[in-house]
Amino acid sequence: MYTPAEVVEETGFSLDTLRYYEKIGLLERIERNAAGQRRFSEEDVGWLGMIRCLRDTGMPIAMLLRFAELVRGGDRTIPDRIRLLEEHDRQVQAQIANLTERQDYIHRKISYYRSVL
Amino acid sequence: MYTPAEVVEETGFSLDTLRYYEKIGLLERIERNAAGQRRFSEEDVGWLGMIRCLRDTGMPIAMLLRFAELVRGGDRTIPDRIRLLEEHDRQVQAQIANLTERQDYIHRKISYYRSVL
DNA sequence: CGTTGACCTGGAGTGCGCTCCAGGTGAAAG
DNA sequence: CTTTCACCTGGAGCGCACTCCAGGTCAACG
Repeated sequence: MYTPAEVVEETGFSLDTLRYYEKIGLLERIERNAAGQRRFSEEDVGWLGMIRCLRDTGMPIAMLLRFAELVRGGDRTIPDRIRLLEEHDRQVQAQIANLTERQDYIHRKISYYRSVL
Repeated sequence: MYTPAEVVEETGFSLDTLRYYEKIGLLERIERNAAGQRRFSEEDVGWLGMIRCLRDTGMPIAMLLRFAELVRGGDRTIPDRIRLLEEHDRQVQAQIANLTERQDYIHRKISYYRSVL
């Protein structure tokens, strides 16, 4: 069991963000101690790692919510999860391709600037 | 000289975005015809291409404004422009590296899901 | 036991980057 | 000439993803 502060440390999400994610249903109702304070399970932290990965690759919250529902839906949703991740993977691939192309333009611009110095 | 509609077509920015960019000073006061309608020069369109590139690689508007000021500052600002673009290039590189790493995680997740089917 | 500090809730506020709207003027096609 | 359409302005509104705040409750350390 992890305290909120530990999870903040571990995942890099702010405490407010963790609460927000719980509020919108991205995290399932987190366990509480007697005083009502959150205690995150190993599994919660793992799921937050997945969220971190998908958010950092630009997946919108709305799609994460769909993914979360699939995960809650049990093993029979695994084909759908694969489809969702593959779709996202294509997005990521496109982002990388786009960045690489644009970077080329930037490099050419820098070269040009160097050439006129 | 390009009409607003032509520039929209050419650059992919919406008309509202073009007006917004002019308002905040990212585009210098665009020329007008007798009726007060914008007529964009070749140079404006070229500059919009640069903006497209930098925006699409995640440069915030605030940094674009700094870059725009340098461009207006004339040739003596070229070393500063190079520095700014190099800094941005590092950001882009970091984004690509990050995406590539995260993509790996996604691939492993997909493989895992496939393995339990 | 007291004090400090982590944590709680509901709800308002923020920053970014547009996007939309109302109400109007001039351009351009038939 | 008329009608339609592109364009104009200033300003309000929006969507996303948080982030902050007030006002409070418990925990944990010395």
